[in-house]
Amino acid sequence: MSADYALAVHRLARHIPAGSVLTYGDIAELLGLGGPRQVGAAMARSDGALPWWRVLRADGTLPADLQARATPHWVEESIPLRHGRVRVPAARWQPDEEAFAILDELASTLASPVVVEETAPKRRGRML
DNA sequence: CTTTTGACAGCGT
DNA sequence: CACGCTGCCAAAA
Repeated sequence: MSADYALAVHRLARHIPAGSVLTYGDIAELLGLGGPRQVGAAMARSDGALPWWRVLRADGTLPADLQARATPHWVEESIPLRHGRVRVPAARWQPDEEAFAILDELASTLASPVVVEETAPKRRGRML
């Protein structure tokens, strides 16, 4: 994963409004590049200066240690929970047109640099 | 170059 | 609802 990919993930994460969340897969799809694991790798390298607790697994959980630190934030932001984990369907951020434009712009900064052959966007049987 | 690894996802049991 | 397996993809070993 390139450094700019990680940067894009981090920047995108900062656009998630308080009270909402996105899954790793969502972010990968919004960026139009990489997959859930790539996003996870990028998050692992984040400096903590971003709302990392709003980026979670598709099932609304996070690795144990992180989840413990995230819960207070979830409560603070009134993110819908159930059985201690986030109810993703209810909490998932739905970007409005304005936000969408920004994210799209953000994504374009990635897939552009000297694209030699980025013809076949990797599909991985998941849609939003 | 091959193998292992990891802030993942989906499906079956 | 909780595990366990399998598929995935790129980076690191």
